[in-house]
Amino acid sequence: MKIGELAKKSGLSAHTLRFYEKQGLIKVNNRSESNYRIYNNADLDSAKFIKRCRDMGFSLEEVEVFLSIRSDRPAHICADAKKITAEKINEVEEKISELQHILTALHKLSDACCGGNESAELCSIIDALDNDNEEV
Amino acid sequence: MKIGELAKKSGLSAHTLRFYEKQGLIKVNNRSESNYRIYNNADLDSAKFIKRCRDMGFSLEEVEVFLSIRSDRPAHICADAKKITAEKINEVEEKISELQHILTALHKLSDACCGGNESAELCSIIDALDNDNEEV
DNA sequence: ATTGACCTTAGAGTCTACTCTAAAGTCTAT
DNA sequence: ATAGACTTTAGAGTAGACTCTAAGGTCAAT
Repeated sequence: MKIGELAKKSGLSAHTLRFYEKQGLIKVNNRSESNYRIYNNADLDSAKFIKRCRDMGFSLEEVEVFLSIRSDRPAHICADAKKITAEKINEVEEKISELQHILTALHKLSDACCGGNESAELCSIIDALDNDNEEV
Repeated sequence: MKIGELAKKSGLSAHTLRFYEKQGLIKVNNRSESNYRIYNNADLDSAKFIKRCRDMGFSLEEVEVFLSIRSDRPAHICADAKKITAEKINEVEEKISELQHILTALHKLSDACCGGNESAELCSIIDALDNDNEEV
């Protein structure tokens, strides 16, 4: 299949597929006579694999490691894959916790404000943002 | 005070303060004879205000709106400030929910894997990432 | 007078992951 | 033959928010 079909089937754009190739994540083994990239089902599986990794929040760098494990499993151990996953879990948990702090602070801001058509002269959102005591 | 002191007191770097100035968020009214920026306590309050907005997750564009409300409160209504806050709350809630989906998927990945020194030949993390049935 | 810490500017570089452009070549259907 | 859809490349542009650089000027203390 050509790049357009791979794009459609993998959920990545043709641009992105070429970009991943330039980054070394994807190798293209076949070219047509007219120099078009020709992919097979294994390539589609790889593209989907990358997409799934990205959807799970892994960076391209992390995807690269997964790909290298995937391409030569006996040369790697489970701990390799689990380590990246555990680190990502920590990362995501931290991010969530940070966002929850922010959310709490935002709710405090919002709840204090009438939100009406009154002049903002006494607006407690601006007051709170201006006030040292209302830290995040 | 000069920019270094403002930086220290506001928690922003001198670079960042100059950057905010270039972006139009901060105005400098005073210069020393040697062309150094000279700030007063009101400037410090403004810098802290901006920092607090940033810490709450507001973009520079949103901070600009808050600053304009703050600089002329009678010209604005509470609804102006509350609207931005409500939108940010939605944004943060959505982001949290997205991250929680990812987290669940990551835990599923991780839990299935032994994580030991066994060869990755049967590694269920790689398997799962390779498998259509394990969508995020 | 010299050191070292601070300040100035315009402008370039960083990060991540794309996303797009231009100019050209190819393929398929009518 | 011609349109229209697809592909090729190198390279530039995008987002947001900084962050840094170079080359120079200023200031306080020794």
